[in-house]
Amino acid sequence: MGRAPCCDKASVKKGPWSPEEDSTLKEYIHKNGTGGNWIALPHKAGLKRCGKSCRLRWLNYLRPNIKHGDFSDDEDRVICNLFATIGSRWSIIAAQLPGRTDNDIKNYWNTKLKKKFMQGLQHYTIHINHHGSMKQQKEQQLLFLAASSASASSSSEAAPLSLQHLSSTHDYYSHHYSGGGGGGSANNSSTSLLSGLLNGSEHHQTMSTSCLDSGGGGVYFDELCAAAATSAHGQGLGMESFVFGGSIINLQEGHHKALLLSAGAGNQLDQQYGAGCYDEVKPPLVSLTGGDDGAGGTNASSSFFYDCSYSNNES
DNA sequence: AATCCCGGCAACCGCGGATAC
DNA sequence: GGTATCCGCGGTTGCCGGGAT
Repeated sequence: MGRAPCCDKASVKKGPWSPEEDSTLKEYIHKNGTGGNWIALPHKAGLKRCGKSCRLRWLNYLRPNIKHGDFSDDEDRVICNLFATIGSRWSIIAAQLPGRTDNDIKNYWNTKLKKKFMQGLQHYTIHINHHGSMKQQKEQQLLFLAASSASASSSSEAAPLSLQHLSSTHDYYSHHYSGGGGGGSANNSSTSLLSGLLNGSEHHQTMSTSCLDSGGGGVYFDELCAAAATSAHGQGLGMESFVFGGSIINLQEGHHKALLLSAGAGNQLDQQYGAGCYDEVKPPLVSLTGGDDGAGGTNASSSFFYDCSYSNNES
């Protein structure tokens, strides 16, 4: 049995809302609230609209405290950071930006911020040195994915993107993203998008984001990476697992992923490894070159994600 | 001046989860 | 426990306005 339609499609109006409809809806909700039933609302309010349409109009446009207009750099950063972490969970991202709607953020990302974000990636490279079966070390230059605006600036306003928050929602993310199956699901996080961009294909792995650290120098790994980590916290972090848990999993496939967050005071990237100095450590080796963070360290107010994905192009 | 193209954005659609019965 | 209904979300569509040709 199919789902009953929420309204009579033939008798409801579609398309842009008129000012009259807006004021009717606004007045009705101000007087009566939504009544917890959007389906019934348009009839009660005297609108020839679908309940879903009313809800959308209210939430995205008419309700109080909606913020329209340009996004600030800080908002950019929050969006980039969260997108790199959780992907296109617009409602969650919107929850971090008071006054912004998920639709707004989604549109903004798709039309502007994504480009900005990708431009920022050009500023980063990773050098990967492989050992193991390959005796010769090979250096591969890779894109290092980072939030451009985030890396370009720091501001105390970044604080709301707290690691605490991300930690507290860890269960949610894990629940939704673990075991996702790399099958090209539209819901896969930025990982699939970015790896696709990098590799020119849809090939990607499961990215199960796991929060291991809620303190300064937070690090987010995929879970297998976590299992191999000697410590979730910066100083004791196992190099291999820190660098690319994904590489442990998939080294033979030459396709790896990791999600790193260097944040807060005490950036282990810098403290533990220094800028671009991993050569004394066993493979897989990674050096970060360029970029604000790998070279210069972070401070308490510049938290951002590196969501990195790379291919092993050994031939 | 007319047409085309493209980006931005509002709105729609369909699905999955939650809830009520 | 099963079914119907509602809600909310994310992806997509299509309109509109501005810039380019």
